[in-house]
Amino acid sequence: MGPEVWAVVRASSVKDVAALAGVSLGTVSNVLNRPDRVSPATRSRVEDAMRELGFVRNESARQLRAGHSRTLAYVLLDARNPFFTDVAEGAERAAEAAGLSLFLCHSDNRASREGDYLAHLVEQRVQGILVTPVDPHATVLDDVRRNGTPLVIVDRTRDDGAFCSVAVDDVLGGRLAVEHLVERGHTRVAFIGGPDTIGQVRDRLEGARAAWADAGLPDDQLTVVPTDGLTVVEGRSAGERLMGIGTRRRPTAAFCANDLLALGLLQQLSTSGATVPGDLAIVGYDDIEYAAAAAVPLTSVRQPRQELGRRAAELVLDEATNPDHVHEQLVFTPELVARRSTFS
Amino acid sequence: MGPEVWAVVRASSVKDVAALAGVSLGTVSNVLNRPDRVSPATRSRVEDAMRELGFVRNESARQLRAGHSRTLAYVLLDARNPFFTDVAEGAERAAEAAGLSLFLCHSDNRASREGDYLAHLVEQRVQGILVTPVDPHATVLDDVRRNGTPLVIVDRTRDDGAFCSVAVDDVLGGRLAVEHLVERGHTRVAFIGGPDTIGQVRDRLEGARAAWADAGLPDDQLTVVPTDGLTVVEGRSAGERLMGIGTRRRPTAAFCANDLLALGLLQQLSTSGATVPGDLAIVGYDDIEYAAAAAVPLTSVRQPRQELGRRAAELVLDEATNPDHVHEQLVFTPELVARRSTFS
DNA sequence: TTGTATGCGTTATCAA
DNA sequence: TTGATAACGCATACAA
Repeated sequence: MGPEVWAVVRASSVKDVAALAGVSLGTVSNVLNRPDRVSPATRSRVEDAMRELGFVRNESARQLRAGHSRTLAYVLLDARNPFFTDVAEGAERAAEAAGLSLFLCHSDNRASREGDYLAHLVEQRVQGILVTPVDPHATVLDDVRRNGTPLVIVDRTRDDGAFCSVAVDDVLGGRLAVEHLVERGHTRVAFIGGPDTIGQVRDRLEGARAAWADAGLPDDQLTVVPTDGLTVVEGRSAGERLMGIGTRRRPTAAFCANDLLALGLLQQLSTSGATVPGDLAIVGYDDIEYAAAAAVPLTSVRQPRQELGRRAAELVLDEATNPDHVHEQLVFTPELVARRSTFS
Repeated sequence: MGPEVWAVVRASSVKDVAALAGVSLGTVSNVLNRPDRVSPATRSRVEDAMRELGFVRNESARQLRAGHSRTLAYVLLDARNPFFTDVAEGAERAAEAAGLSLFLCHSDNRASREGDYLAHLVEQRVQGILVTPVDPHATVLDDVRRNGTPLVIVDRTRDDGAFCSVAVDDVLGGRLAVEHLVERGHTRVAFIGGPDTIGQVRDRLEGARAAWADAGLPDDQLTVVPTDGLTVVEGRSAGERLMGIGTRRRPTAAFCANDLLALGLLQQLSTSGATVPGDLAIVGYDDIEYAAAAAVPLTSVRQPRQELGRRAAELVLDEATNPDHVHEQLVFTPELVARRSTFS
């Protein structure tokens, strides 16, 4: 009979370890949590027993007793959008630094799934939740708060100050994009984005319009091309509609509400033989990795994505551990990164 | 004094609910778990108390008592690669169907982070773990098994049959790609991919070589262009090297080990003014959404990504619940999707 | 330095 | 139909 041929019937507990090592249960616990308080001899005896049994601490029991968990979670809208995975990466690093694990939950833009995840996380009593919600005003968020789980809203805001949040000044971002296009001499510009239930989309358009008005350009030369979402496919479809406009009235530049739209638009244009920026200049938003690496490198509005995630994690930890915590709404400043898609 | 102005001091427990409703603790538990065994009158009284206190079941305690959790986890290599998020989506749906939650853990290709997550998940006693490991032969995986947590390897395989796994026949995939290029008349082809520590890369190259040999073409006309990873950036760099070869000896087609490489290559070519497929035909691998939507739609080898995730989740659940479970190594068949990048 | 005892919140068994 | 009680595995206060 070789070693370890028996099946695992039940995971071993501190009790099993104590029995095998010939010590008490409390001593095993001390080896685990305050190894300094136990003599080297017994400690190694206990550690041998742990190894032999393949002992793994039961986190449920630990958490029940300790009263707090060692995990954070980020509930995100779209795992395929590099913007969110970059935010997640920033949060992940902050969590790692604090000795916590970060679990990602993909709501896929569906309120029901978001609600299920939130409920589960509250039941799990995680240390804190980061969430980019489908709707920042939905009451599910208040329910989480009511149950005492710290929650930070990421990349969205709420006017009532009920939560910490981290976001970027999207009105300013929209302004930067359009100011850039105006400087480049464009007098007919399209704004591509939607649906306008998304606050970001509204804000970026608002900033765009403000810059447009400031430049003294007429309202009807800023065309809005609505989309049903912020995806590559929607960008291609918007491109078709845009190129359907007669050349005389067609905008000479487009400001897209995010980079995925811009990439879709870019692809549609090169399929139909149009050139960028010759036939159409393009400004995107988010400055995702693919923006710089696109066939025509994309001018884009950069957001400090990792920073967003990092600060969100820090805020949620502060809320979890600091009794004097007060909610903060952080607003970061975006930055325009000019590339070939707006330079002929 | 308005309602709910008091701070949350401690989440309420069944005990609190019982006290407020004027019933025993066991009755509250019955309302939670076997509502039929309690009279409508007391049930609604208990439910009112729950609402008033904002009671939420403590999952740690539930799990400690019940002995099993309600969560699955998928530890993935690269959250930015749509391949993995599609696999995750398939797993998510299977989990949802089984009434479980799926947590995503991003190892970011780092063995240490993978190990941390795995250890944490085992401590949490999750129902099962799906993992696309940095190294399928690493002993961390065996440690998980030893501790009794079901584990399924995704998109990788191990020869020893110690785990369930779901994967795609990559040798066949490589063969399909090169057979296609040979049919299109190419006699100088580049294989772009690396590092060859990745089993996939080796397999796809092996299939490519087999097809090449079967076609009776000379070894030295299948050039290997090694890369340090499977990313867009690496694809661009490979493109530069490829275009540095004199036109007389330069391959007329490239088979990339994944679509991100192919997209990077495509971008590099259009930057340098080369045309696809005129100057270089391209075949990618994975058929991610962006492949079809690229500036030149990409011929690619499609893998059943969601199916992979779905079956992996089913296998891990079988291992978790079926005492007669036997390990299975599922191998799916890839399929070539021909698009413009190989048709002039 | 080590052992003993208690309780975290829940579920389930059993008795009333 | 409802109530009392034990147990899950662990960490800690306290006693030895």
